[in-house]
Amino acid sequence: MTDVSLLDRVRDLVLGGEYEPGDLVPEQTLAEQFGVSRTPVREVLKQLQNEGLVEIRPRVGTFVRHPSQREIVELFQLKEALEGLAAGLLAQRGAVPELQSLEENLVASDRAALDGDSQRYAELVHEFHWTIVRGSDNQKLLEHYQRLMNQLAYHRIVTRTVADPARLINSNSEHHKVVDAIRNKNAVNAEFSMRQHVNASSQAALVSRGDEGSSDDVTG
Amino acid sequence: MTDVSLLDRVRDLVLGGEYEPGDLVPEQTLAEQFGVSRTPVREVLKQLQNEGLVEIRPRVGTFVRHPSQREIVELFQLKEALEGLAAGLLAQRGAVPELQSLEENLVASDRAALDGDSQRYAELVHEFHWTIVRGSDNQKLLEHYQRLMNQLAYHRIVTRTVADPARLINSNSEHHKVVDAIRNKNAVNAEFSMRQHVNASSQAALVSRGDEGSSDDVTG
DNA sequence: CGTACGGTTCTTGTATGCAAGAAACGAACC
DNA sequence: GGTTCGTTTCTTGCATACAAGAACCGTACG
Repeated sequence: MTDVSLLDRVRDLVLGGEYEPGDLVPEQTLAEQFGVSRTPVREVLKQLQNEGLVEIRPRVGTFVRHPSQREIVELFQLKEALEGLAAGLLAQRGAVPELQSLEENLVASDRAALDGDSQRYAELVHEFHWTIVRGSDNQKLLEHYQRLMNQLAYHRIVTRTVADPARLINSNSEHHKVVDAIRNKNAVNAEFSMRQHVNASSQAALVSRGDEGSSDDVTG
Repeated sequence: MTDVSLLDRVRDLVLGGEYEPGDLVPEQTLAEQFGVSRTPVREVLKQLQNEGLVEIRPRVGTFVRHPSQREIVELFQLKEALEGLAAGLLAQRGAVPELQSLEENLVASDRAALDGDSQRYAELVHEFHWTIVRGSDNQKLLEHYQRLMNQLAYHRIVTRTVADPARLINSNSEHHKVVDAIRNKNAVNAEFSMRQHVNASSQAALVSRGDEGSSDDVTG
C-alpha cells in the first residue's frame, strides 16, 4: 500500500500545490521529508524536469514551472488529437468493459447535470476521459496522455470550467454524442465528436482561465 | 561543441546500436567511458528508462529494451495522430519557411525517386516528417514526437522500408498530396493526407519487419 | 542616498564507500 | 546424473562528504 514510488510522491506534491509555481523545491527538505538521502531525490527531480513540471537551474535550485498561456494552448491541441485517437480506437474495439463504464458514466452525469452538482460532474468528466483513453487499449497512448495531463495540471482547470452551468449542459450533450458513436462502432464519428468536445472544453477552459500565469520567460 | 549532455550521449549510444536490445548497460562502464562517476550516469539511465529505451531491473542491471510488435503498432498509431495534427497545424499557418523547405524537399525527393537512390530518399523522408512537425509551431507536440521517435528507433525501420521501389514511388506521391493541401491552407485535407501517408508507411514498415523481435515478456 | 564590493550562506553537482540483493558457479548429496 | 544448497561475484541502491558556484547581505565608498 505504501509501495508508491518516490517519483509519484514528489510529483503529487508538486501537482497538489504543496509547492506553488515559481517556488523552490529544495532537495534537502524533500530528502528529510521522505526519510531518504538527496541522491534518490535528485533522480526524481531530474525526471520531473523531463516531464516538464519543474525547471532545474544549475547550481541554483529546482523550481516549479508554471506553464505559459501558449504552452497550455499547445497542450490542449495535443489533448484533442490524443483523445480523438483514443475515441476512434475504442470505437473499433466493439463491446468492451470500458463501453459499459461510459454508459454508466452518462447516467450518472445526466443526474449530476440535472442536480446542478458541478463538483460531482467534474469528477465524472475526469473519469469519462480517462476511461476513453484507457479503453483505446493502447498503452503508449496512455503513457503519453498521462504525461500530457500532468503538464496541464488538469484538475484545477476542469473544476473551474464546469462551474458554468451552460458549459456543463453542453459538455454533457457532447459526451452523449461521443458514446453514441462508440456504441455504433463508428470510429470516424467517434473521433470527430471527441475532438469537437475536447476543443469546446479547451475553449471554455482558456476563457475561464483569463489571465493569470502568462509569461515565465525568466530564461529569455 | 562538446556541450552535449550526458543524457544525449548515452541515448545515442543505445539508439546507435552500441548496445543491442537485451544487452546489459553497466553503470560502471559508462562512467569510465565518459570519465565521470556512477552518480550522473545513474540519473541518465533513470531518464532513459522513463523514455522507454531501457529497462532497469532492480539490483540486477539496466537492459536495452526491445519493443514488442504490439508496442510498435501502438507507436505507429500515435505517430499517425501526431503527424496528422502537425500537418493540419502547419496548413493553418500559411506561408512559413517550413513550407518552402517542403517544396524543396519534394524536388529533391522526385529526383532521388527517379534515380532509384533509396538511401538518399530515406534521408529526405526523415527530413520531410521532421519539417512538418517542426512547422506545426507547437513545441509540446515536437517534444512528444521526439520521445515517440526515440522509442521507435525510427531510422533503421525506414531505411529498410523504402528499399522497396514500389513503396518509394507511392510514398513520394503521398508527400506531394500532403504538401498540396498545406500549400492550399486546407488543414482538414492536410491532416487527412498525412494520416493516410503515415498509415501506409506504417503498414509497409510492419510488413517489411516481418518477425524479428516479438515478445520480450521477460517480466512474465 | 545610491552603488559597488567582499564575505557568508545556501543551493546544487559529483565522487566515493558501503550495503543489499540477485545471479552464477561449484560442490555435496540423493 | 540430476538437484539442491552454500558461497562467491557482480550488479545496483543509497548515504555521505566535499567541492563549486550563485545569491544574498552588510558594509564601505562615492
